[in-house]
Amino acid sequence: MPKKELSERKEKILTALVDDYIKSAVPVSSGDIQSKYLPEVSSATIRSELNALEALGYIDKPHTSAGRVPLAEAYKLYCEKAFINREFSESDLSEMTGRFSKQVSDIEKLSAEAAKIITDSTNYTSIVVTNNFEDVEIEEIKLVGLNNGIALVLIVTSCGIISDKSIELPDEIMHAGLETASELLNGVFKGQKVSKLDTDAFLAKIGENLKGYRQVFDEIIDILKNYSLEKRKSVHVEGALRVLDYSDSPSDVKNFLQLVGDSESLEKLVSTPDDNIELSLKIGSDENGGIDKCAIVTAEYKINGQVIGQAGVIGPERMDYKKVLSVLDGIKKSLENVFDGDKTEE
Amino acid sequence: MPKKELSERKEKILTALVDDYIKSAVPVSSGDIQSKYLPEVSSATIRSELNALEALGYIDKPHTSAGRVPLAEAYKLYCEKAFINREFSESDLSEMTGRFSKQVSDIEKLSAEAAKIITDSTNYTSIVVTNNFEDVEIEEIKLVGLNNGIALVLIVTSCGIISDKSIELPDEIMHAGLETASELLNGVFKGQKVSKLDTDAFLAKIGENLKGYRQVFDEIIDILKNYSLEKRKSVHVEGALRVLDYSDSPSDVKNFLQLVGDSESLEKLVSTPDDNIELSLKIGSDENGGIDKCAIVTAEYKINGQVIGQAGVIGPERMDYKKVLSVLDGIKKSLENVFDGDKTEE
DNA sequence: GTTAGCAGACAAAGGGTTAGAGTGCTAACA
DNA sequence: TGTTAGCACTCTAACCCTTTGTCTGCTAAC
Repeated sequence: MPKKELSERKEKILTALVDDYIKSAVPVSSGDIQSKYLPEVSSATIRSELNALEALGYIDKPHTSAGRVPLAEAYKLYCEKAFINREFSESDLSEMTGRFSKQVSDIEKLSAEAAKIITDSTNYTSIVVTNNFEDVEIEEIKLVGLNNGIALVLIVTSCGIISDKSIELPDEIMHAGLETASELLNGVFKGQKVSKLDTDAFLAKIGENLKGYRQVFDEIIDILKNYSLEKRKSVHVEGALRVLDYSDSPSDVKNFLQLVGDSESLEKLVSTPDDNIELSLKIGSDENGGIDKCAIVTAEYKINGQVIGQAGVIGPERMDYKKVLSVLDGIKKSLENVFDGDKTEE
Repeated sequence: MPKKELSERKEKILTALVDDYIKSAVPVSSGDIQSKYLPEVSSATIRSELNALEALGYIDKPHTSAGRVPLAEAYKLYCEKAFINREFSESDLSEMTGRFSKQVSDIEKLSAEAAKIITDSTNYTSIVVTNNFEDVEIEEIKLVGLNNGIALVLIVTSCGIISDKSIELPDEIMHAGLETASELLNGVFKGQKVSKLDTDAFLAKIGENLKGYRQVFDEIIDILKNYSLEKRKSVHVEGALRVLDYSDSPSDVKNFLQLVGDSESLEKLVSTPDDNIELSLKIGSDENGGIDKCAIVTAEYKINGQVIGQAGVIGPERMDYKKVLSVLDGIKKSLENVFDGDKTEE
């Protein structure tokens, strides 16, 4: 919408307007701006500037004789400026890092804790999406016989143990013994990446003489595929009920809570940034989801250049962006600290 | 509050009043009752009866010139009568039973499904608490060696497999071999009830010569104790957001959702019936929890005389009790069908 | 380009009236 | 003694009207 750079005064007026609106939730008048932020010019001048800003699509007024309210475009500009001029207190940072370092081990716990910290600090609902590393490697496969020809399948991976699936054993394997079968399975699967299972190559490895194992292989491949599917993304939401602090409309609350309860939509929402910058801001709803009258601020987290996840805040359009930006930035720094700390320990 | 039996007419008037209020949500006047339910007497007569009912604590009026609204006592009486006169359609019952029988195996899934059915049928939030059987029996214990002297502990019980705990192996067991250790463990634990682990007796069984196993025994007993602890109760909630269909106050919604998100309070709420009857009704909040302006209807489910759980509905005070009672009753019958079916199969 | 001044628009709040729905009371009646 | 009709009284909700204050846009002057 905005075609060219705004004049310095327009920008100043716009920032003042957004600041004031975030604080007061009331349409901001030219007089307000003049008295609080720009006493050196008259309100009439500010009025004409506001007129221009309205024509540019930054602001709007609810009715003829009301003050102005910011539109999405205004919030975006406001955020960009706030992000550039962001400040961060060292003490906040060290407190965050402290909360993290207690549980450095587990990436799931780490993101749950990140979500808690974000919500505690901002008082908005937070969302943390983690891309779990896709190169899970199979370290060992074991079949453990239970009664009735059922065997528990144990798969030890670089990311943990899969131990909740069992299969029925075909006669052929029952006779040959589970030890043998386990060894054979290990021969095929050991060292493989879960994300790159080459079924055909496996079948070739089994060879003609072991066709009876086909069924077991298929079942194990199924287990692995499901595992990599469900492990790929995890979504943590914290403070969903914060919506009740700022929204009065039951239907809005319902929409919000439904969205926030649906990991899939959330993940889509958070991991499709509208820009390739460090920080993404989405206001209102569009084709990728979103929700009316709400804004979503998302930051992307990388370790060694690899994107490991996104963390974001979902709150009212008129949210305390400065706070939110500073917290998300702090989380980013903390995570880097934690992981650097981790590295040096090894 | 009510000291003696109500006259037949009073009871009829009270029932009419509750019926009407549930439908309309508007205070009910003497004229309404006369025209819709009791045309054979005048409104003045009804007025004097209402006066009496008010004195007895069954009803109240919001202000001098308003109709009457039911109080908790009125709802209770209404429910008792509705429960005695309940009807249930065979087709509904067979539909419910149908939904259950697909997943008869797992009690967890069963209660999750029960919660879904209740919410689907009533449009209120449902809560299902399951007392898992306490006499879980150990069928087999296996140690499966992983790398680094770690072993996965597999415990096959009558209720499923515990397979998510691992322990560090002491040298003694490493040398003796896992087969031997597993056999020994089975000798001690096989057939034992998880709820009645007699630690001393086990230690005696191990005997002096196997003192090195002590550590492993302790760890396994820990695992079993935790298991029986976390398995004892499970709480399923479905349709929490239904509260938004009938409540407009953000703070009420918040309280409701917070309660409903807290399994422990819920479980307490649902499993402390105020009466020893089949059905319990709790209106408003009291020392056992509860929530203002809400009612909780709970039914207790037994199999072979043993209480296996409670299912309930939590909704607005003026909820469709007839529907709710019939659904809870239907669930009870369905569960009996399912379990009887299960029995005859064995 | 900026400003002061002014007319016009509008929302929000307050007051007063009216209409309607209820009740309680009383007196008459069976 | 229980029931009923009639009536006075109460209270809410809706409506209209006015007032107040806040903003804007426009215009003319600087």
